[in-house]
Amino acid sequence: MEQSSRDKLAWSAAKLFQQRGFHGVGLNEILKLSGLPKGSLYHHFPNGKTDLALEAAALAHREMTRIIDDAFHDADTYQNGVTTLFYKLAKLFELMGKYTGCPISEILFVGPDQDLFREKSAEYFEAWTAQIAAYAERQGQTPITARMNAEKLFVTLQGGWTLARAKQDGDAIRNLGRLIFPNPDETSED
Amino acid sequence: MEQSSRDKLAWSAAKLFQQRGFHGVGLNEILKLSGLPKGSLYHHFPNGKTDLALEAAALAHREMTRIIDDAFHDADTYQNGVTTLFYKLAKLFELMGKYTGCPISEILFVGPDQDLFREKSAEYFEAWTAQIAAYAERQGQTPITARMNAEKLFVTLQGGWTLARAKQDGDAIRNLGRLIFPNPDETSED
DNA sequence: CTGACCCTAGACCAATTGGTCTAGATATGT
DNA sequence: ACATATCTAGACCAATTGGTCTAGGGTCAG
Repeated sequence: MEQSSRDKLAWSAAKLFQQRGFHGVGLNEILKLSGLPKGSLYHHFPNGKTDLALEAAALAHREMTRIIDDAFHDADTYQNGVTTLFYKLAKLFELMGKYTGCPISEILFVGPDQDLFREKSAEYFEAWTAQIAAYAERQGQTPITARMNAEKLFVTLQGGWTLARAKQDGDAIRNLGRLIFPNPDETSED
Repeated sequence: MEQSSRDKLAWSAAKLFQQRGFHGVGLNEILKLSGLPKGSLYHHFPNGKTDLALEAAALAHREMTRIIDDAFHDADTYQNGVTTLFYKLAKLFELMGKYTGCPISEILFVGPDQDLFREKSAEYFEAWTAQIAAYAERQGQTPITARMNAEKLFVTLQGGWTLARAKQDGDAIRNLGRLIFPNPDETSED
């Protein structure tokens, strides 16, 4: 399967941005990883680094959407889908070398055009949450409960990924199930 | 109250790093905000930007520790402490202009010395979790439950802050209580 | 007043940054 | 075969980066 120059650039950028953030990666490094010259970059992305970052984020968003679908499509219960999602993402985290952050925040929170970038991040996050909520509803939850569970899952995932990064341990993501579906005999007291 | 040059530098650095990450801020900008010349920076922080980042992170860590203490010290129940903590942090988030991220991850995940920096972040995160767990135990929870609840709180907070940043809305943090202590009549089903 | 020390001040530097531009290779349509 | 459009290639540029270095101001003790 042939990957176009444009894809190579976006993919390389996404990978590096996830490791060290938008400002932590220079164009030369992206170029080196992709094996393409600067001319190609500015041909495919006339607005340079900014365009590239937006495309890299869009790419990561599509990938995440796909993973969520994969996890929930065949799940027979909501809890089952969530657990599968945790395992898939833990694996992805490990595969990427354990140094990567959430692609969206790494790229979009610190970018040059704060407002445009930040709005995009909100849009992507909302899309994920809505997608998860839809699956929760399909399992018989009321819209309100579904939405709440989806938000809970999103927040947990985001925090869990950060923790995994700090600890360099994908299990931090796998174990999130324990937190989100507490074992009855170790529930929270006050 | 007089603030030393060293403090001014660390504080300025912390503020800016939290907004745009380690690589997103140049020394000149930090210098401008602090009102000090480059000579002072390299006098107080011989290793330059790296030292400065470590000090800024340590500063943020101490601040967070203090906030946690404030929230839980007078709380009569664990749930109460958690809610107070959410409100305090939501307010802090709003006060800082809604563009800031978790100080620790913004500074330490993308820094130059990946391993040293990342270990520090794990250390700080662990300290917060242990601190919260201690308060949970003080409210009568078993060590295991306390630890689990502390981890749950940490993860939720980290994810919630990210969400708040994307949405530019401190309420995302205040509402975390709804997720962590679900209302009995809207609990998760499957 | 003098010398020592701590700190401020900013000129200066090599390296890198994101970005531009032109020349040419490659492919496509006729 | 030729003309046209697409894309590659990389030299080049101004601006900025983190970092170094020297000169001097401020404040002590003697």
